[in-house]
Amino acid sequence: MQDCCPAVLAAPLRPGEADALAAGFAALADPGRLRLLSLVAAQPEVCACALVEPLGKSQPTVSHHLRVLSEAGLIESEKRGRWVWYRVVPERLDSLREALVNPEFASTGRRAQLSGRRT
Amino acid sequence: MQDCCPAVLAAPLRPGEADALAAGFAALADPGRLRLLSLVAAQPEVCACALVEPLGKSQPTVSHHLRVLSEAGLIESEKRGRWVWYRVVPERLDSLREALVNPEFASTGRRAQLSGRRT
DNA sequence: ACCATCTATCGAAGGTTGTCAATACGTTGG
DNA sequence: CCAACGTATTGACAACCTTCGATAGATGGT
Repeated sequence: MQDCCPAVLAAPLRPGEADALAAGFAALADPGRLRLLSLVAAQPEVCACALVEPLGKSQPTVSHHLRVLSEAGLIESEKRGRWVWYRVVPERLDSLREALVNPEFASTGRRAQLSGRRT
Repeated sequence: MQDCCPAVLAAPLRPGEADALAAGFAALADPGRLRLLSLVAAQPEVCACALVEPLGKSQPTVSHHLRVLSEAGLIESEKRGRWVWYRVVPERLDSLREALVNPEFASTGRRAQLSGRRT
């Protein structure tokens, strides 16, 4: 089947790691959730009550998205009295960011250049 | 409505930017696609024929995922004779990675104002 | 005890996504 | 020109996601 090339090495990213990473990126794959995360990240911590109005979504929707971000490990919450405060977990953001460094190209510097997109 | 805190500033991340970023992260939100991307990133360029077997999915499925990655700007393709070669677009990976830096979070150069810590 | 407030959960509707078999399209070799 | 091959598209289906109204649970003030 491969007459074209000498066979690619076994997948550098194993299925297990791919699952974990994909779960993280999935949490970032919604515009509302990104804006929510940016609102939380803009301050040391933010009350949930201050997130509904700027997002322009219903309160249950905001609550749902906060839960998704929380289960992805991107934010954490603390209930204080009547309100719930959220803050980012920087380590989790870092781990996802580092997964996006290009392993091979960064060091080799080899770059093929082409402008065309697929059609 | 907000008795808890003096109102958070307007969303640091605008809906338009959030849409663009979310589209990028959505392309990374699937384990198979991440492994595909890692296979492509591991070499200067890779023939599509060398991607079907290591992924363990059908050929149409692999083709579909390559298209998603391509439309997200993460990879680009070039047809050479009978085969199609894929390579990563490092700039796109960089742009997504930089969106994950914590305090700024894709801001427009606004410095992080580390206000007094609340307890 | 009662009520107002803040947050989470439930249930449902509508849209999107991942996957494959079947098939179409383009290229190479004979 | 025809057959073989690599890749993309189509059509279909199940699973999942986003969103909201209604509602439940918890907390604090009166």
